[in-house]
Amino acid sequence: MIETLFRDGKAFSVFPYRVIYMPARLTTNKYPVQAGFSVSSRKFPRAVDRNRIKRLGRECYRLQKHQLYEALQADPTQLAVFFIYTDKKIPDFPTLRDKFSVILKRLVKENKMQKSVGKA
RNA sequence: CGGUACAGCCGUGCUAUCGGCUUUCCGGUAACGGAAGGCAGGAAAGUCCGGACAGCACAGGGCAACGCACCACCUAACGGGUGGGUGCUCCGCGAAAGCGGGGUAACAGACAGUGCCACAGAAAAUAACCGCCCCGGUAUCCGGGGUAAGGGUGAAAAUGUGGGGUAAAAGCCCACGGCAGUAGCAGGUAACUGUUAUUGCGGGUAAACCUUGCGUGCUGAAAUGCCAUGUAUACGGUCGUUUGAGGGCUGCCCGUCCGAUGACCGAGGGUAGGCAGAUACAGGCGUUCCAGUGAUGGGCGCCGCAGAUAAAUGAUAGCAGUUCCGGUGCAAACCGGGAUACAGAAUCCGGCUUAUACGCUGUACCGGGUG
RNA sequence: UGGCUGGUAGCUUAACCGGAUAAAGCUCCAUACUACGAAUAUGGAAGAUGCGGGUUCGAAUCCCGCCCAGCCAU
Repeated sequence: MIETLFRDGKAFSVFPYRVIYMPARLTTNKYPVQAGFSVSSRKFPRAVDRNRIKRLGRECYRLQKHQLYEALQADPTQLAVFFIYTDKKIPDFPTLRDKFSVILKRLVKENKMQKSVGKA
């Protein structure tokens, strides 16, 4: 699943994240989206820092994912998304929360455009 | 009392809202839902040692390689720990001898052998440059010989002091010492210490090769066992079938065992999911119990305490705790602001090493105050 | 998870079974040549053994512990 996502998925960047996504058939019907998070060990050699960034990212996504769910409620296809952290500094919670708001709006928009192109 | 350094201990708590992983039980064909419980460290780190465990059909022997190195004990084991011995060093007492205490040491062998010791110096290891002494000669000098007392060089120069002795000298001889070997006696489990006799005295380096003693079979949880899915018992080449290719996860040799629908190479096809291993044991906590100087062992009581696999153990807010700075106040205290480390399990244990804010304890040094 | 290499001036390399001042090229600066540069020639300067400890008379070299960089197996 992750391999095909990285090979065939569409991508865009909103600092400090690079987002890879694609429509997919997931292993469960319970949720419309599955998401993954990663942090480079080259940029953050200590495991504590990587854990901190991943936890913050997951938390920001969790608090705002309802936007994405509502947007996807209309059509039956599911979505696989991957978030790669690209900054070299450890973020703080409020700014990262705002960034995720932007990212999720962009994701909804990109997905719609992809749909309309596919139909056309 | 304060500061600095080192060693050891400790290494935050509560509430609210929203989550995550996991164990057991209940419901459900299942997906999943509900209830109860648990959820990161002293170093989880570095991966420097030692084991457990697993595989290699776990005969065996030799060489090589690697590791360790005062002694005894602890331990599953160790290169770890405890206690002791010796050397070095520091402190205290003392006139000194010495006694007491602390720290520290890769602490077997240089009397098995080989190598190396720059520069300087006559000479760096079976030492004659100057000097001293003797003899000979063509005699202010040259040649031969003796001599390690004196000189200077160097990191290091041939056992110290005194006496005898001699041409001059020398452990050449003697006395008292120093160091080392051997043997005896006494103490000690031992290292070793004391003492007597005797032999000897030409340095350092083994974190140079090496010698001696002891130890180590190799591999490493991505090990290994099983289940599921799927393909190609096809193609080309080499070797071989009891006269043995090749292999048995050890570098070599011997030996031994396996071995024919075989082994290896090339090119290609398929799979790359799951379960076990894997969390109940060298387990944790407590103990004014017992043995021991101690490491540690035994007894007793209580507890069940992470188990993931693109990898959970969290996020936000508030309050409290500790501490620093500023202000108010006689003080207690209050108000405002800041700081709160190092760091994240990955098969599991025992050590070692390294990183660590605040606080506590101890030791050393420095400074100040009081008596 | 296991294993293996390496760390020397700003850069690229020497000196690696110990020997004193750590060498060379490129670089840099000045002068000459030129209208000005480049090139060339001459002269000159600065600068390094990753860090801490040990062995030794003496350590870049030997040993131990850290730090950093890179590689391999799967």
